[in-house]
Amino acid sequence: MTVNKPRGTRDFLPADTARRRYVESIMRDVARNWGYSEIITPTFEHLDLFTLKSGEGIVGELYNFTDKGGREMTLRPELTAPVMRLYVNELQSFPKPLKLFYFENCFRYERPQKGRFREFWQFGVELIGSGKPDSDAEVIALADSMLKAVGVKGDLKIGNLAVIRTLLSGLEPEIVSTVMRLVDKKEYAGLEGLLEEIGAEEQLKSDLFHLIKLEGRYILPDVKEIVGNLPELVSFEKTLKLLDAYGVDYTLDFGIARGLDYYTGMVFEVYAEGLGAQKQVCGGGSYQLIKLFGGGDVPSTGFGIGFDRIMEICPLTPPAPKTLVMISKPSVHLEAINFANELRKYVPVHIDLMERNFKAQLSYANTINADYVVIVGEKELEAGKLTLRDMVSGEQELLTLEEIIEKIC
RNA sequence: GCCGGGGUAGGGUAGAGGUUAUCCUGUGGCCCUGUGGAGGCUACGAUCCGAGUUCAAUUCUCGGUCCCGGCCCCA
Repeated sequence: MTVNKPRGTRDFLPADTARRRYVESIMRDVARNWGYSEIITPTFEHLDLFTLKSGEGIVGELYNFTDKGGREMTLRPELTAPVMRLYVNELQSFPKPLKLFYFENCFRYERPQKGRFREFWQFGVELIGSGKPDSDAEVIALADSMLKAVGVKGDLKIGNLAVIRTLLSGLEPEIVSTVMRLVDKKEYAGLEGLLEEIGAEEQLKSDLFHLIKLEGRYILPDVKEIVGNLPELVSFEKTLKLLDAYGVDYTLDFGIARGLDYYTGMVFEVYAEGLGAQKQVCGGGSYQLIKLFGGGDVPSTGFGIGFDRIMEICPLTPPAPKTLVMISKPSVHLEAINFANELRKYVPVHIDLMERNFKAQLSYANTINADYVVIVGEKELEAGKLTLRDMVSGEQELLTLEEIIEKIC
């Protein structure tokens, strides 16, 4: 009997893995160069951590389980809550702002489709301790810079929830979240119907539709006309000026709702083409979550990047290291191992493990597309040298080990 | 949870209610014990699972499962 991998999981073959590791390393480098430090949190957490943040409703989407001590646990479905928990547990008295990033796998019990798996990888950044325009701008600029670094082009949309929240402040909380959902999905017909149903004022209706249909880079004056010059808009405007300084290209969209209630002000999303229905590659904003987990009233800003979606559209290929195959006669196999050890300080070296004859070893080097073959034989050993064969040109020459290292490195 | 399309060797495929299920590729070995890519020989290797219809099912029907895409959801 054969056992298959669980639904929604993937095996990554050597070429896939090399590519993922390569792109991953670029993203890590960008984050580090912006002064962010990587952290690792547990693969599973107490179930409460996530129900606290997202409500009991998410349990249906979790890989949760009861452990042998009767504790309710779950594989992590995301990393913002774990990072907040870590902050509250360990980092509250560290100097602010705290700039953290993570790159881990997450698990959700959902129906797989294009760009959506049950085990998936998330890259993310959390900037904790500052609610200033500069930190909002930096986080957006970092996301933008990171996507550019891996060759992903997308539409960056920035909004601010204060605007629509102000507009809807007279409505019941449940109505507000339904309205926000419809706005986020741009279901204008459904929105119209709902507003009709609840008997919303004409002014509200026209303001709301006016607001969510505004599009583009310079719509702030129109927004101010609708909701007035809110204090949030003053600092939002600063954020946008900073983004111009960073050279970030964006459009404003005050219809972004980002699903959850804990986002307080600035929110942003990045969409890329070529991904089917799941085309959001990045989402983030500023939020107040720490209090929820027992910490103080600390403002934070962060974003998450769906790494698997990035890999779908990322055009980069990792540089291939030169590979070398050591070929020997049985009589000098032990010497060959010695030379291989030396060469392995510089390049990847393969050596025969199947007791193949000379010709088959060479043929193997050819099938794995080796760049070079180093031949160890009696003739070579007598001369105190080795034969280096260039598998592309077919040329070969008798060289010392040092000369070979010189030549191929 | 719902909807649509699929499932034949490791990868790609052909076929067909019937006895030994194609072909390409791959991998191992040999031709060939110091020189690869070609060629020849050889070995390995598949009808997703279960039930039903039938003398006979890989083929038809139903159910399951898995894959792909979409809905819901998207922290």
